[in-house]
Amino acid sequence: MRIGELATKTGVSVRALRYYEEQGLLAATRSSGGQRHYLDDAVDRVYLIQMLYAAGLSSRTILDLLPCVDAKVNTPQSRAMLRAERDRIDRQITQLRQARERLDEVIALSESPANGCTRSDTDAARA
Amino acid sequence: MRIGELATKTGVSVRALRYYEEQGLLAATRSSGGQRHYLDDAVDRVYLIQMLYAAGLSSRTILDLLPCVDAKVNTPQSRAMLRAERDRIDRQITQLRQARERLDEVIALSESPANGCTRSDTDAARA
DNA sequence: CTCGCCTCTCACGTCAACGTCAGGTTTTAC
DNA sequence: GTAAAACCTGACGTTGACGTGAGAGGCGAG
Repeated sequence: MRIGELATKTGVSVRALRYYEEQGLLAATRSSGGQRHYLDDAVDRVYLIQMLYAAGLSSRTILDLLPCVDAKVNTPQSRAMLRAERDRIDRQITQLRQARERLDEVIALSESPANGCTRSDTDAARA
Repeated sequence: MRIGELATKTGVSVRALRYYEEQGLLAATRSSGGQRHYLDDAVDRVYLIQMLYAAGLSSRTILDLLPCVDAKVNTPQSRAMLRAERDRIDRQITQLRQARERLDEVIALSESPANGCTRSDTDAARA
């Protein structure tokens, strides 16, 4: 498939796909006219890349991790890297949970009837 | 206290503190010579700001939320905003957990004895 | 009073992951 | 064969949360 189709299938922009290739994250063959062609599994690869981006990893880190995910590389170093990133994500989740708890406290306070919240207020906000 | 002390106490740079003030997140009184002075509770305020930044909120969103946290504002709109941000954090946590699971799978594979991992490899990586 | 450190206000630099526009080529549909 | 749609390669723009000087002024110790 060509880049436009991959873009619509994955919901990622054409520009982003070209950027992924530039970063070495996504390979493509070229037609005689120079257009990129992708295999079907490129869709999953793009999803994976997006997932890792969403987890706060940088292009560089993803580039380092992908060979491990592809199971092409399996060294003590690569496993250490994998664990390091997993731990980083764990710490980030912990931070997010703390922020969430803090927000929940504020929400509980602001919604407690003792604090000026009327039934109609709540209902209006829900609408 | 002055800005340098607040910076060392919170671990945040002086530049960042000035930026927070510029964004309306952190108030300070001024000495006759124009220097910023902070009360002790500014430390907690900075921690809170940092927590919300870490949760992926923008300066603008934090600016909107702080009056709610201070319980100075309590409208249906403000409560809706609080819930919206909490839900956004929840979704982000979910995404992070998915990424973490994915990484865990890869780690499990790379560490399975069937995949070329020897005991010494693991021990070396742990050191 | 002066030395040294802290602080002040501009104001430009940075970095990542793209967005966007320009100008030209390839592919597809008819 | 031709027009439209999709694609190509640069290359500059964007955004947020600061970093990093430059040059000038404030402030406590001796």
